Amino acid sequence: MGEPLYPFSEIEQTVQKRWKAENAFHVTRAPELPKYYCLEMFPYPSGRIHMGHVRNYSIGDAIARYKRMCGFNVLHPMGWDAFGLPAENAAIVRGIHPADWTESNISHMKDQLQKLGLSYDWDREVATCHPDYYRWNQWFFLKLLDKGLAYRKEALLNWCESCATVLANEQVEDGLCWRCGSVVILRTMDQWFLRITDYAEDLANSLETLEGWPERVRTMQANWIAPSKGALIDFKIERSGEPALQTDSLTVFTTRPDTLFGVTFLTIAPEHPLLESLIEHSPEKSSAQAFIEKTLRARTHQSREEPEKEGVFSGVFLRHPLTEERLPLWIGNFVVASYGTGVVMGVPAHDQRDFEFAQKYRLPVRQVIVPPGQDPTPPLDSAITEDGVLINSGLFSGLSGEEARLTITAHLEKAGLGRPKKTYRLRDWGISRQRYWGTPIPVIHCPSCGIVPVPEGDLPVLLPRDIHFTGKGGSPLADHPAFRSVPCPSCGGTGRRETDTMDTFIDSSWYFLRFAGIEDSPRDRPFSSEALSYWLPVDQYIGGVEHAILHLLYARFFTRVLFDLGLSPVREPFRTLLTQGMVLKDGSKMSKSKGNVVDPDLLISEYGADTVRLFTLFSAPPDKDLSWDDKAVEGAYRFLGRIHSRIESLIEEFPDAARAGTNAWRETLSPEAREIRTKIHETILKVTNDLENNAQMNTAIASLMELLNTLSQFQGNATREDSDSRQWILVSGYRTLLLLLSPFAPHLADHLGRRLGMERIAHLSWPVPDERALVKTLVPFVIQVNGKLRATLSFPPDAPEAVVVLGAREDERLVRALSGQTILKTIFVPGKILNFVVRPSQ
RNA sequence: GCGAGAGUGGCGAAAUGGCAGACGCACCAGACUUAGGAUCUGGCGGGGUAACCCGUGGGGGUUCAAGUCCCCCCUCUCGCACCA
Repeated sequence: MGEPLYPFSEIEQTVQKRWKAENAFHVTRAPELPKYYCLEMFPYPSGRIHMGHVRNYSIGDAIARYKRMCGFNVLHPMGWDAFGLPAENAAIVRGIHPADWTESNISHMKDQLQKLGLSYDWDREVATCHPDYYRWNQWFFLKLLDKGLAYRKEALLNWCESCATVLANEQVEDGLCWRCGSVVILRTMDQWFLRITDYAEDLANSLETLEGWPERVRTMQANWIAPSKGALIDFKIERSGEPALQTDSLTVFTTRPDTLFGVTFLTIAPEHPLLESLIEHSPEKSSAQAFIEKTLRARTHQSREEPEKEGVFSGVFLRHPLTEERLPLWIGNFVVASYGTGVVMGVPAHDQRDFEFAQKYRLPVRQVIVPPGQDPTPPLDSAITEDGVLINSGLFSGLSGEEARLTITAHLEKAGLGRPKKTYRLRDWGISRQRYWGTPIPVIHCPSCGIVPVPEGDLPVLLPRDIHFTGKGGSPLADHPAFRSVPCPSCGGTGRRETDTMDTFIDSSWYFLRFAGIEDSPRDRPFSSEALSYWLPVDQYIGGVEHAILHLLYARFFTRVLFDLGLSPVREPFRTLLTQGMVLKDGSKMSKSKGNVVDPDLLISEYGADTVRLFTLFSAPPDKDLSWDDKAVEGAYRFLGRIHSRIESLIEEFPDAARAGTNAWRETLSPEAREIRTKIHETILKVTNDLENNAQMNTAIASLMELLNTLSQFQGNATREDSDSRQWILVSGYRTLLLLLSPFAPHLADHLGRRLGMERIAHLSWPVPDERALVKTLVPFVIQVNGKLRATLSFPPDAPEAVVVLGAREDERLVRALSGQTILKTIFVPGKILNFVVRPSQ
C-alpha cells in the first residue's frame, strides 16, 4: 500500500472529533418540528462488527442524514441486545464472567461503530443486560401476568440428560446434543408462555395496513400466523368398566365439518397429554407404548424429509357424535400435537393423508361428498378434497360445501357436541430459558401460596454476579442457593425463586420504545409518555430478513399489549420496513468456517470509512444481496479520491472559492455552462427521487459519479469561459455534489465542504432543484422506422410533429430507410420519439 | 407440495411500455513516467469492411413500439412444510 489517494485517515479522525465535541447528533423532542425516527436493528455484542452490520448501519445512517438535511428532527439511536447464550459459553470456555465479556465486547464494537462515523445520538444508548433495562422486562411481565397474558403450562422440550439442560430446536443435530453428542429426549416441563394467540387475529388482519412493509415479509407473517376457520367436535370415549378418566370425550379440530359422516376412525398425536391414561387399560397397551416411544425418538431428528405415515391401533373406541357409530382411535405419527387439539378425525374419502393412512392399515373409506358434475365413484384411488354435495349424511344429505359446514356446526353446537372455532398455526410464545444470562422471571414458588409474583417495589430481581459455571449445563441460577431460596412475599414462608430467565426476544420487543422514551430519564416508568407520543412510530426500520418473522412478530405483539396497557401511543411500531440483503463473498454467505469473511476494521484502515460505506451502498440495491468484491471497492475509493483532488485543484485555480457566492441565479452563461447547470440540477432531482423511492442508493450514487465526470471534464478543458463564470459553475457544482454526497460519505463531504465555504454540512439544507435549470433547449428525439432506431436528432423539447417529421426526412439515414416505402402512419411522442410505420410500396 | 421473489455483457448492476446495458469492476489501447499493480485520456454485448443484422432463461401473444404487459414452460433463491 503506497500513498493514499487522499488523506482519509486524518480527515475522518478530525471530523469525528468535531462531531463528538459538538455532540452533533444529539436530539430532543421539538413539537414544532416534524420528526423522523430512523432505526436499525441493534446488534448482539458478539465481539466484533461484521459486514452485515456495516451494511445495515450504512443504509440507516444515509437515511437518517438525508432526513436531517431535509429538515426533520431525526431520532437515530443505537444500543445493544446484550443478553444471550454466547456470553455463557465464553464464560465456560474462557472463564470470563458473562457481564465482563459482554461489556468489553460492547466497548470494542462501539469504537468500531464510531469509526464508521454513524450519526447516532449516543446519549440514548441502552444495553439490555443492565438492570435499569431488564427491570422493565420484569415489570411488563408482572403486568402480563396480571392480565392473564402470561401463564404456565407443560410443554414438550428437547432435553439432554448428560448436560441436564433444555435445548433449542437448532441445538439438536440429527437427534443428538450439539455440545456433548448424547441422545436428546423429549421431556415435558412447566414453562412460562405469553398468550400471543390472543392477538393472532389482529396481528394477521393488520398486516394489510402495513403498506410500508415489503410484501414478502407480510406474506411470511401471514403464513406463520395462518388463521384457519373450522369447528371443534367431541367424540365420546367408550368405556368398559375401567376407572374413570379425566375426561369422557376427545375433541377434534376440523376445517371440514361437512365431511363428518365420512369419519371412519380417529387419530391422536403420540405426545398427546391424555394418551397415557387412555391406553392404561387397553388390550393394545404394549404395542401402543412401543409405537409412542419409537415415534417420539424419531421426532427429535430434525430430518427435512417427511417421514412415512405410520400408526398403531390404541385399543380405544370412540362414538360418532351423530351416528353413535363405534370408531377406532389410532395413534399416528403425522398428527401434530400442538396444533388444533392434537386429535383429528379420519375421513379417508376426503383427506389425502387420511386416505393414505386408511389404505395402509385397511381402514374403511366412506364417500360423503360428490363434487359438481361427478358421480359417486367408489372405490376411490385418491381423496376427493373439493367441495360438493353431501351424500350418506343423514338429514344433511343434499347440502353443499359452506352451507353444510355451517349447518352441521350449528346442529352440533345446539346438541352440545361441538362449536365453531378459529385456530392458528401460531403458537403461544414460550419464554422460559434454563440459562443464566437473561432477565430473571420475577415470580416465587411458595409451597403454600403457589406462584407468587415478586412485588413491584422489589424489582428489579437482580442477576447475582457470583455465579458458578460448571460447563455441565443446567440452569446456573438453580445452583445458587442465596438466589434460589427466598421468603414468600405473601405468607413469609420459605419459597423458591423462579430460576428460569426470559427469552431474549423479550428484550428486543420494546427497545425502540425505550430509545424514544428514555428522554426525560423517567425513574418509575419505562418511558416518558410525552416523548413516546412525539417520536413513535418508528418511521423507518432497517434490518435483515432473518428477523422477518420472529422478532418483528414479537415486537408487534408486545407493542399491542403495551398499547392496551396505556403505555404505548401506537399499536403498530414500524411504519416502513426495509429488509436489507445479505453480504456475500464468492457466492456464499460470509462465515468463519468458509474462511471468506471480510474484516471491516482492515478495510477501514486501508480505504477509510467513507469508502467502505459508499461501496456497500453503491454495489447493489439495499434489499438485494450484495456480493463483496475486493477489487470493486477500489472504484468507490477512486471516486472519493477524485473528488478530493478535483476540489483541491479547483481551490488552487480559484483561491477564493470558499467565499464565492453561488446561490444567485445567473442569466448569462455559455451554452456549455448552461448544460452543466442542468446536469447539476438533474442530479439533485435524481438523488432525491432515488432516496425517496425505496432508498435506491446504488443509482443515487451512480448519478453522483456522473456529475463528477461532467464537472471533471469541464474543469479539465481550457474553455473559452470567462473566469468568473467558470468559477461560479464549478463551485456551485462541487458544493452541490458534496451536499448530495454527505449522507453516504459524510467525513469527506464535511471536510471538503469546509474547504468550499460550507460549515457543518451534515446540518445544512438538502438542495432543491431549480425548475429554470431543468428546462432544456434541445433534447434528442429518437427517429424510428417500424420501431427500429434509425437516427437520433436534436429538437427543442416542445417541437411539433411537423417540424420533427420535416427534420427527419432530411436526414440521410432516414432517406435511405424510407426509400421505396409507403408511410402508413407516424407515431409521435412529444419530446421523445417519432416512429414511421411503413410498408414496401408495391 | 404450497407461498413469495428473481433470471439482462466476463462480473456487480441500470432502464414512467419509447435509443437495452447508465454507473462501477475487470479487460484493451494511448499519455505521463527510470518504473507502474499509481494517475489521466479513450475504447469495451455478439456478428459484419460496411450498409446493416442479432441480442434481456425458452416458446407463444398484445402493441406503431416489449427487459417491461398477458398466457404456457424451464431454472435458481428464500420462506413454510403432514396445520386436519
